[in-house]
Amino acid sequence: MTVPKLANAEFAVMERLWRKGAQTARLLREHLYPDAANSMHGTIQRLLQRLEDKGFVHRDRDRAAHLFTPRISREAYAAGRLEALADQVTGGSFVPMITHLVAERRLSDADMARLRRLLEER
Amino acid sequence: MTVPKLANAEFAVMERLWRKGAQTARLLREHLYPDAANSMHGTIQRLLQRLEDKGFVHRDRDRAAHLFTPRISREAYAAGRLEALADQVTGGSFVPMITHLVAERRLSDADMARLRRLLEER
DNA sequence: CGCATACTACGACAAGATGTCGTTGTATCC
DNA sequence: GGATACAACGACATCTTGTCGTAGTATGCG
Repeated sequence: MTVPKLANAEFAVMERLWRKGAQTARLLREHLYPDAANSMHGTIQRLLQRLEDKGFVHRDRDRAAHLFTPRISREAYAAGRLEALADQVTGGSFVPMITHLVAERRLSDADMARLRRLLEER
Repeated sequence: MTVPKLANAEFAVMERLWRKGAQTARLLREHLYPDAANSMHGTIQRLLQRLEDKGFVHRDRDRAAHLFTPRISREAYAAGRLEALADQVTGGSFVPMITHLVAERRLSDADMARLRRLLEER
């Protein structure tokens, strides 16, 4: 699995990092656990540690309070998970599932138009 | 979550049902656990029960040995999971992740061509 | 009928992942 | 130098998942 799956709490952290860019553990905690029990500091630290281990965030140790930056973009994560899904379910091809989405009209006209343009470009 | 995620062993069962159509628990066991400890009967039963609960299979009780049929196609599952992924990560749109795949050249020429045709058709 | 065989139903449990919390050590600031 | 904030990490409760055992029920065959 090239891009590992993010667990819920981990995803919430990444979500924040994707929106805001670099953040300290404190800033993350204040947003994710607004009614902050102080213990949540440890929780955030743990989550960030695991995210670092999995290669999802970069830890900048220059300052006392480390700065965490996403190492993988939201789009890259989404694309990576989509690849993993395709590998497991449809033998690596995206066509069957997109076909199904189109047939079931789950794709908005706007999305269809954008995809058409995207594919024609090259 | 419209289409729940399949756990590994559950997926293996669905995989078999997708390939072979209706199957009894016994047939499934013989294929999935060829070096069959007899206890695996219970395992399969449990998995099938959970799959039935989640709505993935239909159980035909007409015969003594129930017949299990997939209630959702492989493509529908793939598409459903893709939707769930898009909902979580990219606000419901598929464009950003496909864009990323194209930019990173993760889409084969053949797939690109097929998608182009698919989108032009309507 | 009465037993053996095969199957279903389901509780229970071990292992692993995940979210949370407490403790200890270290840096920073006044 | 003591208070404050933070990093590091072990520990644990919970949930999911895969497995297994047992008990009940249907079926077939003498």
